[in-house]
Amino acid sequence: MTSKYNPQEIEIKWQARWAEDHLYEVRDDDPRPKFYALTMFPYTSGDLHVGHWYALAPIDAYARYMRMKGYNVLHPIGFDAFGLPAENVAIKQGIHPFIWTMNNIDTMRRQLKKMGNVYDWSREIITCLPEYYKWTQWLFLQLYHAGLAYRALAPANWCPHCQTVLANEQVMSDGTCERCQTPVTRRLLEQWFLRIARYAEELLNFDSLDWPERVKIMQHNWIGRSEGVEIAFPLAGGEEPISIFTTRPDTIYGVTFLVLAPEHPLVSQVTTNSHRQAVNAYIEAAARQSDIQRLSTEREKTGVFTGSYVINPLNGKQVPIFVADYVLLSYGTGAVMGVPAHDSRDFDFAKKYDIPIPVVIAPPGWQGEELAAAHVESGIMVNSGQFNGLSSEEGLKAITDLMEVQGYGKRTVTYRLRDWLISRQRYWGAPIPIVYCPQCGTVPVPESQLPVLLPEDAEFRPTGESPLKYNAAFLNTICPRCHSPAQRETDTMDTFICSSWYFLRYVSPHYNAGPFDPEKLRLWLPVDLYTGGVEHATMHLLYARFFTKALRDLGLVNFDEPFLRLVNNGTILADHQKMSKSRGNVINPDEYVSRLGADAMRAYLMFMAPWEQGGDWSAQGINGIARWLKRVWDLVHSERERGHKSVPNDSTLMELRRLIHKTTKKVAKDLEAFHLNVMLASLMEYTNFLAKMEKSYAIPEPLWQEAVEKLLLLLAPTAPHLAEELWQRMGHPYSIHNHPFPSWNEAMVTEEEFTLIIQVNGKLRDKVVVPVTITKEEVQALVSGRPRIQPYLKNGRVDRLFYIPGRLVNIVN
RNA sequence: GCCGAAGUGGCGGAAAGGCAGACGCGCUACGUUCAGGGCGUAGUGGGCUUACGCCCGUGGGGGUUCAAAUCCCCCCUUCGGCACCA
Repeated sequence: MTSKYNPQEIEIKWQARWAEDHLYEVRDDDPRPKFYALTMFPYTSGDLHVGHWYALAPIDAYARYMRMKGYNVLHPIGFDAFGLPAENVAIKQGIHPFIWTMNNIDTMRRQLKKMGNVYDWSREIITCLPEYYKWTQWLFLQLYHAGLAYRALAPANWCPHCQTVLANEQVMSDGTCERCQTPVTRRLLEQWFLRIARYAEELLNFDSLDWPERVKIMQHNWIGRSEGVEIAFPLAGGEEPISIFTTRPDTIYGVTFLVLAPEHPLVSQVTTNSHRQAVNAYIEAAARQSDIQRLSTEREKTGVFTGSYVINPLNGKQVPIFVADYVLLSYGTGAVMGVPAHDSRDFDFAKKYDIPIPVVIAPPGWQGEELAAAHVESGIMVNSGQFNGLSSEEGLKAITDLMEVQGYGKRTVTYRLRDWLISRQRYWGAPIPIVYCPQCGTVPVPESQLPVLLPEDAEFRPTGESPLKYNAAFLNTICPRCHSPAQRETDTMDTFICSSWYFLRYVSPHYNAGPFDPEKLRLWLPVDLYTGGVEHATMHLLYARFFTKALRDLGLVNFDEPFLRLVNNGTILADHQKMSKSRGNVINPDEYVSRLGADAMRAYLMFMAPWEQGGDWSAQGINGIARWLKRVWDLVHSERERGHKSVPNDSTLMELRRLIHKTTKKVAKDLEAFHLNVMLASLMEYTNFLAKMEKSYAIPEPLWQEAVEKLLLLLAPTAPHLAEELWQRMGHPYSIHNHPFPSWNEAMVTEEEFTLIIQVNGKLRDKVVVPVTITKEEVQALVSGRPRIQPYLKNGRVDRLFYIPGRLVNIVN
């Protein structure tokens, strides 16, 4: 038996053994309570880098911990395998996306296995395989039949580089593509949408979720709920009124103009002939603007008069109608009332076009002077007829009530969230199972004909055009309804659809009567713990919540939320920068694994920083962990000679016993809270203490055995290979990973004695070890007698004394 | 502009309102028949002091408290989200 720690040797050995024994195979008929721990599955980029390890190792430790705690744990892994990079490789290098993806999966699977995670590989899923995407298509059809999927002509975000449209969530706030940072342009196209906006209100409810506050806030902001009033302004001399949306009906007496978005359908109707040329020119100019230009808040407001007027329904005044591109068609009604005195955008606009700026909400101390800037806060209403003197809050309610009674106003709620655009003009995705028939129109592919397979012989053109469009065998088909010649939809689905339900597939990965076995779904779902990067806050996480709710309404699932607890891991950096191939600063984990071991890698990634924060990779830092693991190894192999060691007294032994329990509790609590760096620090302290004890004392064998056993059990989730090896070497039966996690005795966690901190006026002056049972009176007597303290006491007296039991005493005089 | 998070040694970072700097990296000294990215012991916030010790110190400034890294107010910086959303 060698006594030198050789991580590579033992890691390979145990990985093989665990696989052979199916140690981590998950059984559905296990009677223990279930726990579903999930991490966001990786995209098949081809290389498992240190960022993957960072995301995957800690939740594996958590899953292992829950196994040891007696749960039947499902902690599966799979691959998010559709997506544009595969297609770009096809265009540039002529490698078929399927080949490239599957090769990458082989590599990644091999690399993943080196981590020693508890994955049950029989449950692996790959989203680009027909056995998976058949059900992606099937789910699309269910949504379609339920009216939750529809096709519409709409201006869409177009990425010229990716050659496809994007969902709003996939356009960054600077107007660039989420994947390639290319500025996004707009294109009017027939597109497929999912009605996520219908779920806006329910998606705002996070009551049952243990999620980071920041993710909830991001989703909340993204959904953008806004309560207001829709008001109909009758056209002067016209028939149809113009509807606007406002959150400030209390300012309606200050309306001096009305603005339509350039794309608003009524623009042409309200434009008078004498203004038509100018309006058309303006609309064309607006259309040419890129999103980035148009979204800039810095830009000067522009607009053009249409020649028509509307009547303010409250005071009967005529106000001019403008077209201006600071109003967006996609929000509210695409039209706003202009209240320059109380809205900064309207103020800018009115200044530019010399429109009056009447004050109707008086700022504090207002004397009737002109405003230098819009007063957007609340105030007392003036120049507002019968409503004068009310506060703007009261006025808002009173005016709204009046308008509702008189029938031209209606309370409404508006959301920023738009329907999810899921069409992608790309090959490497799940084809949308729709056929267009000259006779029947849009016809869903019957379920019996699923999957609609991607053609293998696709041609990848350097122009980036979708190969499906030019693949006659794919494109041309027969209408499922009337059997006349028809054409297939050539767009594929956003890959975020694949990831909106993958967590359901793991429960029955090869089930072929549906996307999932309903019984197994009931057993395992929802996911108890989900981890991944925060970058998916308003994409994947929002989509998956929507999917869950939609499937619930279809009767397919019986829960409201997919992920009960969410923990975000931070990003691992190199020299304060994101790792990327283009920067050339990617840390390759394989090198460290072969030199220091997967266990060291796992432990270091957990130790280097708070997991939720992320931080810089340090090639130096990992050595500290490797040293520690070696010390653990040496501790187990220590000779245990009794020779020249002293016999420990009872209190020394008690100290060790207490530390065992304290450390056990701390490790359990810290791991549960993902305070992994602190958890490992306490394990190191424990190791250091044991080493010191062992060196100086002849510790009774049973106690020593217990101390070391506990160390291995506490270490097992973090360093599974080392723990298994040492467990075996100590003579314990295989496997440590089936052994219960140690419990602790609360009475042993509390000390009998503690170091009382003695402060005078809040400053540390002395310390003394006292029993925990000491009373305040005893403390007072004790401290006044301390020679270090006496000089600080006036006439040897203590005026006031604060005693915090078990901690400190503060003397104030 | 709005919303949110965060600022602690040379570095990563610890601290239920109660000893600031746990644990680790790095560094220093000493020891070690240590060839192979060693190992052990001690030290390591700043200043003053021969010493016992004392003073200062958690981005800056106020405040609450017996006691503040922690709570409150103002400001600065960094990061993230949203941004003409009516």
